[in-house]
Amino acid sequence: MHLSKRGEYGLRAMIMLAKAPVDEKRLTIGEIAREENIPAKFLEQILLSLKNAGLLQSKMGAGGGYYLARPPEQITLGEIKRTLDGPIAPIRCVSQMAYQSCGCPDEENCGLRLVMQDVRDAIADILDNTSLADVQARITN
Amino acid sequence: MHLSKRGEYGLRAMIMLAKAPVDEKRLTIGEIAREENIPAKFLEQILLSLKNAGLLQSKMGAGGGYYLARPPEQITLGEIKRTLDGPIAPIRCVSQMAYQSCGCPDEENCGLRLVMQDVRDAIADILDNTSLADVQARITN
DNA sequence: TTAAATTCTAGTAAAACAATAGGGTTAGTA
DNA sequence: TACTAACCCTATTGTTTTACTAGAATTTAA
Repeated sequence: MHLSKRGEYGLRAMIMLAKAPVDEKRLTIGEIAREENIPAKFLEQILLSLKNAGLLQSKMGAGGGYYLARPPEQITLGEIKRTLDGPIAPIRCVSQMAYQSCGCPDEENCGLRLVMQDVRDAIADILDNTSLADVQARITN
Repeated sequence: MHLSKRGEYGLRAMIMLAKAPVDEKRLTIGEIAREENIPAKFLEQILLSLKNAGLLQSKMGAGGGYYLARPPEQITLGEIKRTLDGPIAPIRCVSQMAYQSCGCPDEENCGLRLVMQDVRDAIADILDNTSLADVQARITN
């Protein structure tokens, strides 16, 4: 579960969007890039992916920008991470999204696989149960 | 916490060495490579790294081979994984082994960091508390 | 009409990954 | 003493992924 720059930047941007006051909830790429120290053209691609995944919405043209597609309580870090970095599982044979056999003779009794399944579940448990609102709550309290 | 081929092969080899009967505990690169379908020359490098990290011992020359440096109860998957794939943390700012600032203005109150810290701890908790003996126990029962 | 903004695709340099290659050293055995 | 089986060690190579960068097209507000 390495977090790439792509994933990191996307999560930071989403967290920033979640914390923006309701009346100015629409933020531009430039604003986010400046605040979070992210290369603007790179962030552009990332936000576009998040939009295509249905996590963001946007308004084009002057005065436009990005805003969350759903309230912060309903967007999890797991969704964001998967969108940007792909499956969460450490190895394909325990992936829910992108299962692929590892070629063991007997997968059911593969010790490595059983442990990696636990790891996957532990990570998914955190990421899929932490919403953008939960992230806010942890720092504002 | 992605598991690279290097990490996967190393873990499989260590698990195989842990399960070998005591009287024939010394296995050659060739034997392990054949049994686990691992390119032999790649495995060679991996076992050498594990040896240099103090997790394996070896005997050179004809009739030689590799064997665990400690009993299976005393070697954790965490040690093996770290040796072969480096730090377990998903992002450097929560790494115990290789900490590095991510450049936030206030790391203590960085929401992303707090969550990633939880993820790191969850992974490390599993890997550092699962020994090679524990892996055996899970499949032989 | 102009300027501010997103959209979309392509390209690229550097690093990481997954091997492969090959010569060197050690040790058992015929 | 050869010979052979095994580990030791370092370098190289091809592929893929990562982290950007570039630029042209489109939309919208003023």
